Amino acid sequence: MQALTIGKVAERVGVGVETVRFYERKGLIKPPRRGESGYRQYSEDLVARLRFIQRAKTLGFSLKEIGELLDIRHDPTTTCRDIQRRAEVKLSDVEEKIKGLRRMSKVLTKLIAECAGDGPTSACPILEALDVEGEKG
Amino acid sequence: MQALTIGKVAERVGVGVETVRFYERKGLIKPPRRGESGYRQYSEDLVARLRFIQRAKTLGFSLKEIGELLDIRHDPTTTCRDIQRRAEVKLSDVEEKIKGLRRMSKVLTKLIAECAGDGPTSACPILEALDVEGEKG
DNA sequence: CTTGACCCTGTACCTTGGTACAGGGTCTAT
DNA sequence: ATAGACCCTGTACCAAGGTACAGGGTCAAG
Repeated sequence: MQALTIGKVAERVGVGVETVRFYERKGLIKPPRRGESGYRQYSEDLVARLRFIQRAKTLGFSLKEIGELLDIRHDPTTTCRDIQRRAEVKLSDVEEKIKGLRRMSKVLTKLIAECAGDGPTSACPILEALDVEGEKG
Repeated sequence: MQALTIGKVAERVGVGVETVRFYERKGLIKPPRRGESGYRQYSEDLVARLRFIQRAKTLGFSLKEIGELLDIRHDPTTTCRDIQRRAEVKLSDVEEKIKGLRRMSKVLTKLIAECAGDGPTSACPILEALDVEGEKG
C-alpha cells in the first residue's frame, strides 16, 4: 500500500492540510513516520480516524471528547460500557437541548399569533420562554 | 426597591461581574444608571434578563442570537409586524436547531442500543459505526 | 480613620477549532 | 533544469465568549 501525503489524506477526508496538522498537534492523531524529505507518510487507517473525528463532531462531541473516545478505544482495560456511557451522557445533553428549544418554539409561535391578533404583549415576552426550570412545560 | 450592585446581580445569576460588564459591552444588556460614585445600579429585571441569557446559551444560541431574541418585543420604535417578522425568523432558526439535534439523538440512541456494553472496546459497535462514513443513513 | 471588600476603566490573556501566512525545501512533469 | 504544485516549521491571526490583571476610586465595619 502506497503511503499517502498529507494533501491526499486531507482531500480524501474533505478537510484542509492545516486541519490534519492541527489534529496532530492536539494529539488526536499520532505523528506519522516521515520520508527522506521529511514529508508525513500516512496509511489508510488515518483516513478512517479522521472520518471518525468528523463524524463524532457532527454528533456534538468536542475535540477533547473525541480524543478521549479514541484513547479509550486503544486502552485494553476499558470496555464497551465506557463508550456507551459517554454516548448516553451526550444523548441526555441533546435531549435537554431539544426540550428547551421546544419551549422557545412555543413562545415564539405564541408571540407571532398574539401579534397578529393585536393581543396584549408584556414588556419582554420572550423572557418567559426560558423561565425557571420546571415552572411550566 | 433597592438598586443592586453589579456584584449582587452577578452572584444571583451565578456569573462573574466581568461577565455582566462583558454583556453590557456586547449590547445584550443596556448600560444601567450610575450612582454618585459611578457604580452601576441594577433592578431585578436585569437578573431575569441575565438568567434568560444563561439558559439560551445552554440551548446553543450565540450571544448575537440571544440579543436578537431579546429584541423581539414592543417598544416605541417597533411595530407589530416587525416583531412578527423577527419572531418568524427566529422560529425557523429554532426549528432548524431542533432538527439537527433530533438527528444526533437518533444516531446516538441507535448506537447505544446496539452496544451491549459488555464487549471490549475493540469490538464496540459505537466506535465501529463512527468509523464508517454515513453507513447509508 | 483605617482596612478590606467592593467598584471603576482599560487592556491583556485564555480556550476552541481552526485558517493564513512567511520563508523555506521537495517533487514532478515538461 | 526549471516552473508549479506540493510539503515543512513556525508564528500570527480569526471569532466567540469570556477571565484576569493593573491601577485606580468607594463604601461600610470596627
